[in-house]
Amino acid sequence: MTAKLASAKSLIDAANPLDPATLADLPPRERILIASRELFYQQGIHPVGVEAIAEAALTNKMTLYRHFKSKDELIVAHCTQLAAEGDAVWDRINADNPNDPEKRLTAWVNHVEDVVTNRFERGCALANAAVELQPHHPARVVIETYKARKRDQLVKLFRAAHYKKPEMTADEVFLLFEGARISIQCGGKQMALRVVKMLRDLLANAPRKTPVEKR
Amino acid sequence: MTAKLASAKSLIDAANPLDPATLADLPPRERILIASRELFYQQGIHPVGVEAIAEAALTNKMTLYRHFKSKDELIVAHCTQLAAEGDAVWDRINADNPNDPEKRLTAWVNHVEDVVTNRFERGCALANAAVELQPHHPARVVIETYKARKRDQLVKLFRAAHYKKPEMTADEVFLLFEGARISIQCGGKQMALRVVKMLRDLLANAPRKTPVEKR
DNA sequence: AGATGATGTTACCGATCGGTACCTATAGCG
DNA sequence: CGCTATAGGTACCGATCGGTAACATCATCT
Repeated sequence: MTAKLASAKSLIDAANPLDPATLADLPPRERILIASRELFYQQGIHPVGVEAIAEAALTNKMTLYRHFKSKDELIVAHCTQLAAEGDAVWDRINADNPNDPEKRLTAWVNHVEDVVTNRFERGCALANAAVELQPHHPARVVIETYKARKRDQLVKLFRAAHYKKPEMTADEVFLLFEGARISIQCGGKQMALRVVKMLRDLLANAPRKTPVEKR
Repeated sequence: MTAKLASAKSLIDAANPLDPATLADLPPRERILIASRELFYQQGIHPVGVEAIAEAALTNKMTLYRHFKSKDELIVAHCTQLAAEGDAVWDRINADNPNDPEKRLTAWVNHVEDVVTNRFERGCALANAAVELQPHHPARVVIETYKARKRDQLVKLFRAAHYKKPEMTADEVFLLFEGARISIQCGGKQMALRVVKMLRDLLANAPRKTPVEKR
C-alpha cells in the first residue's frame, strides 16, 4: 500500500469498481460500463473481449449486446462516460470555489497532483483510447471534443484570473499535464510527479494584467 | 498536399518506405522491420497481424518467423529500431553543431517543429507502443530506457548551455513535446503546432547563469 | 556439377474473436 | 393468475489470429 490514505479529499472514488458487492444492485448497462472502464483502462481496448467484459459485469454476452449494438458502440459509450466523468470533476472544482478563478486554478492543480500521484498508473484513459482507435472511429470525435473543451475551459479560467496570455498559458499547462500522463507509461513516473511543481511555478510566475496580492 | 515541400532539411527520410522499389534489394529482416514500423504506426500493434506485415514486406509468414521467434520478439525489435532511429537524430544534431550547445538546442527545436508539422500524424510511435503494451511486455523496458535517455540528454544539453535549472528546464521541454505529440491524436493539431513557439520562448527566457549575447 | 543454406508457397492447427439463435428464468403488473 | 419485458445460459457460426509442417525454389560457393 504505497498510496497515502486520505492524503487529500479526492474527486474520484477509489473503491474497487469490480467488487461484486459494488455492482450487485446496479442495472446491467451500468455494470457493463463500469467493467469496460476498468478492463479497457488496465489492458487497453483491443485486447479485451466482450465476453470478458460481460463476465466482469456479472452478466453475459447476450445482455451486453441487448444494450450495445456492437463493441464499437460500447467503446463510444465508454469514451462518452469517461468524458462525462472528467467534466464532472471540473464542475465540482468550479462549484467548490464559486466565483474565484484563483482558487479554482489551485484546486485544479491539486487535482492534477492527485491524479499523477495516487491514481491512473496508465495515464489518461481517453488519450490511450485515441492511440488505440483509428482516426475514423466514431469514439475519436468524443475524445477530441472533450480535449478541446478542457483546453477551452483552461483558457477561460486563465482569462478570468487576468493572465496576460490566457491561451498561451492554458496551452502550456494543458500540454504539461498531457505530457506527464503519457510519460507515466513510459517510465517517467518521477518526472510526471515533478509536473506539479512546474504547474505551481507557472501559475505563480506567468505574467498577469494586474499583480496578485500575496496570500 | 499540405506539407510544404523542402521546407527545411529534414532529419528523416520521407519517401514511402513500403514502395516495392524501395524494399526490393533489402534483406528480408530489414524489409520486415520497415513494414512493421509503417503498419504498427498507422494502425497500432494489436490490430496488425503478422501475415499483413509479411505481405507488406514482400515476403511471407514463414520467413518472418525464421527471423523473429514470435510476434512479441518482433515488437521488441521494432521498438529497438525506433529507439535507434531517435538516437540517430540526436547524434546528427550533435554532429552538425559541434561543441555548441546553443545551436544544438535551436537545432533540436527545429527538429521538433519538423516533427509536429510535417510528419507523425499519429504522435510518438514509442509512446503509442507503450500505451498498447502491458507493463510486463519486454518492449516496455526498451521504451522506458529510451525516454529516460532522451530526458537525460536534454538535461546535459541545458547544463552545457549554462541554464540555471537544467533538470527543471529539460523536464518542461520534454513534457511539452510529449504532450504535443499525444495531443496530435486527440484533435489538438493546432495546439501541437503552438508548442514550437512555447519551446522557443522557454529557451529564450529560462534563467541562465551567464546571460547570452543577442544574435 | 553438386551441395548447402536461405527464401518462397501452401496448407493447416488450435484458440479466440465479434456476433447471433434459441431457450429458460425472473420480476413487475393487470 | 397470466401477460410481458428484461436478463441469464448455452451453444454455435464464420472469420481471423499466432504459429508450424512440409515441400519447392533459388542463389551462392567449392
